[in-house]
Amino acid sequence: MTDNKRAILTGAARVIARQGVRGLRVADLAAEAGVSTGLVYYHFKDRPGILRHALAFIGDRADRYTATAQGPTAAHPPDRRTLLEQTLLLEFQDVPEVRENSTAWGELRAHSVFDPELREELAAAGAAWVAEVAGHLAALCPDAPAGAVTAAAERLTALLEGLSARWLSGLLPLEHARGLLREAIRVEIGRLGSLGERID
Amino acid sequence: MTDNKRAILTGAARVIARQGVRGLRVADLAAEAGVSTGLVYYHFKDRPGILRHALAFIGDRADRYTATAQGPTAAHPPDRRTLLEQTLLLEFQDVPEVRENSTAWGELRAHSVFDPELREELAAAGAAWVAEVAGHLAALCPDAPAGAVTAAAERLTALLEGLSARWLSGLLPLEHARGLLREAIRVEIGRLGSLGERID
DNA sequence: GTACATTGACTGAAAGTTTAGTCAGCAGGC
DNA sequence: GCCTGCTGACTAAACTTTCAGTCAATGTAC
Repeated sequence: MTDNKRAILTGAARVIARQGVRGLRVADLAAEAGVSTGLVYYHFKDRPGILRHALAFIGDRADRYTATAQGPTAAHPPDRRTLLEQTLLLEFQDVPEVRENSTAWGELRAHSVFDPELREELAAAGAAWVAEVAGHLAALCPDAPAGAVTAAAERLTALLEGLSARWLSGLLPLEHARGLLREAIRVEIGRLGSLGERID
Repeated sequence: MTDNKRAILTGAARVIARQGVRGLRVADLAAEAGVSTGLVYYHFKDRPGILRHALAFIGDRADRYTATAQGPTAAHPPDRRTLLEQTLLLEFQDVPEVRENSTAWGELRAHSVFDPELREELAAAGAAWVAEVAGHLAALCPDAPAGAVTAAAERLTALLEGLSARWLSGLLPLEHARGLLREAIRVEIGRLGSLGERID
């Protein structure tokens, strides 16, 4: 991949984060990437092609920065609870790259209501994420029934999306969003724990 | 308000639900409402004006159909818990008008990330809604601290928005979404109850 | 009760603007 | 000489916005 092609993709993420999927103008994108409009078409054929590739690119990037949670940075092995919190809270960082990625991803999610083409990619990513969270929860509450664990994971991820939308549109301060989510994790773990006890 | 003005607003809700905010073409809207494009500008000045009024209209409509929960239909007074559940679950109905309203509202919410003009109205509606839910919760758990009640209300409404987005894009079946939300209500009430006890 | 003036809702075509997509051609490595 | 990467002016279509003017209703002076 040439430097310019990569520049177009990172530019696409930036423009989508700034103006939304439908607000993405090919001329803006070219300007953002510092190339001509012609080059955009040379590499990506047409507008839907740009969007498709941008999606994959943004998804990859999100995987990469959430993966750093388990990275070799931790000197002593982090406990499961911290791992779970990080997996979820990493979405709430006021770092330009993360915020940009979150915004673009949220926009794609919202856009998928009107564009069936996007749903497949989105559904797969969403399911994988629920499974990851459910994995952490199951490890923390080994006695809780599997159904309840999955439901808790679905609630936590859906809550995260709802909070993220409010944060990104400035309706909810970042720290408040993080606090609400942390509390929700505590509440859900508490509930799973009590379910486990009852089953004993 | 003239019939045609109202027709334009209901048409706007329908077109936004079908094509999204950015997919709304003034010509489409005029056709949907059965009027000329000129009339749209006569009543609403410009495209942003259409969106602003449509948002208010859709918000009002949502208030109206969630308000029926407390209506005179109930022979014996419904308990607070049922009232709370209905307030939240009424958003999840597969009735065309409700679905259309939810879709359009969700779209405007998502769009507000990129359009500061829409945020004020949205913030007010969101705050009122959190307050309503908090009111029900406070009545159910009179001993819980006010801060915890508000936080629970914020979580429940944010969760609802997250679940709603998934439902509307076909990623989550309606009944599943309802079940998850009902459970979340139970969990949050349980937590508020235990907080009340500790304070005694 | 009828001629005249005024107003608000409304139309449709035309003007103006924005946007996706094309194309002829340049530069440089092989 | 030819392939790949690249340019930017250009076109056609899509879209928003304006505007001159129609029409029905309402008032009002005689």
